[in-house]
Amino acid sequence: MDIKTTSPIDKESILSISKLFKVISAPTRLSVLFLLQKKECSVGNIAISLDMEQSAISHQLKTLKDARLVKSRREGKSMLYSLDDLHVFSILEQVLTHVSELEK
Amino acid sequence: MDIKTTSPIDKESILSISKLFKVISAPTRLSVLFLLQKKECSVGNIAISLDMEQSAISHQLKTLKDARLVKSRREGKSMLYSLDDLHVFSILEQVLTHVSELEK
DNA sequence: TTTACATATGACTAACTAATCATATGTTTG
DNA sequence: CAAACATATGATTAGTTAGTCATATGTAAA
Repeated sequence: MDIKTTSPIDKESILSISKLFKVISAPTRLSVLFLLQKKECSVGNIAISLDMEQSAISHQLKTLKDARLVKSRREGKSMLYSLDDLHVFSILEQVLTHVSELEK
Repeated sequence: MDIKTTSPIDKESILSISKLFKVISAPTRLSVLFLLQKKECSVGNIAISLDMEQSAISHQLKTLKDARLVKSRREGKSMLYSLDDLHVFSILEQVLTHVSELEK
């Protein structure tokens, strides 16, 4: 049996996981996710909370939305964003626990 | 109360999490981790299994080792690598489940 | 101690990414 | 409708990164 055929997981799955981790590995996007954990929030408010430009936040929200990690709804002039994937968030919390234990 | 002070999580933690996710978001490194889940493995064998250059694998193993995700021991001329952080691997498996369910 | 084998390392480069800037699109109010 | 507000988008750019190549280091066998 060729050693190559013993690969424990297919390339597609690797790429899917990679894609997801890449999305949640950017500090700005992580901050947005943790912020949205507390409450639904408008683009402008996220920008203020994170002390970043509106445009930067909007770009990152698009990435998060494409990955189906957040969803949005319009309310008047604002767009309100909220978490759309609680499972991923539970993973985030797990990692947070993991990381904070390593720092001890 | 200033909205900025309500940030749900400190910058340091964000950066730690970000760092960890970055390490496990590269397809090659993910493949290595899944490969090592099965068994301890030499650099050369990993390279063959993943059909990549020895040097590329060695570089990525260094990254994984710096992040304390793998460890190594020498056996004769070979260096044998194995997982050093089973918690992170359980997270990986969780994400794999998540991803494969999304694909349904 | 030469030689071959196994891995690590440093320099380099192509590809990618996050933020910025300018501006367009969409929504409400006067 | 015009003006103000809120968000989205496209182009650009500085910074990062994964892989390659050449070579150095470490180990064992002849």
